[in-house]
Amino acid sequence: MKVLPRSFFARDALDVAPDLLQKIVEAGRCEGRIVEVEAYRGREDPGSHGFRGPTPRTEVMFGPPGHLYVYFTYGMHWCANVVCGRDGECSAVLLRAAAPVAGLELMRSRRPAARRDRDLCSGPAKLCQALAIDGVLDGIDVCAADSPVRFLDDGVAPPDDPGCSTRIGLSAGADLPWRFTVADDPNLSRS
DNA sequence: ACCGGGATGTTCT
DNA sequence: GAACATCCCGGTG
Repeated sequence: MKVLPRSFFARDALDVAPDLLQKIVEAGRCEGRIVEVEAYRGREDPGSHGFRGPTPRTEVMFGPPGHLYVYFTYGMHWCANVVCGRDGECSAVLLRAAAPVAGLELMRSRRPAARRDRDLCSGPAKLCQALAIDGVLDGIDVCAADSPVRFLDDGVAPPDDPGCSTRIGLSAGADLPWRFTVADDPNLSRS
């Protein structure tokens, strides 16, 4: 189990996203295996929060890679991205779903609405709720050894042929096929 | 199974 | 004032 280095994230989000599949995300004393992500590329991507340039909310996305961009949406949900690319660019990968791996009792207590374990992390806001990720963690460096959110490689390779489809929940940029999945995994946000 | 609507508040126009 | 990278619940079939 080694922490993914900054060089892993210092690439185009479209390259990082599929490589992140099957990696472990660790936070809130729980672990999940990433099975669904989406790539966002700021200035050329109408679906990105950074499309119209930096704002107080999105400034982290324009900073150096390996930091967490956490945003609040629909009045009640948190969603988490990892910033990719180079400092000054705007690219990130949204964590959309994971397979629960460790700390399942804690996840269940944080997600009382989940009827089955496959519902614990099967969506970007569910994942954050299960792993206790919220705005307090916005901007943290996930490459630091003592980071409260870490990405780990335990030797499981990403899929040779990941699922690829359009991103979910967007109006602008909805046509771009920048969603990547572990095909047919039961923990996906949808098929 | 599928679908429709409500919750709830920050952000940007 | 509208939009929002969502989720949950209660309806119907």
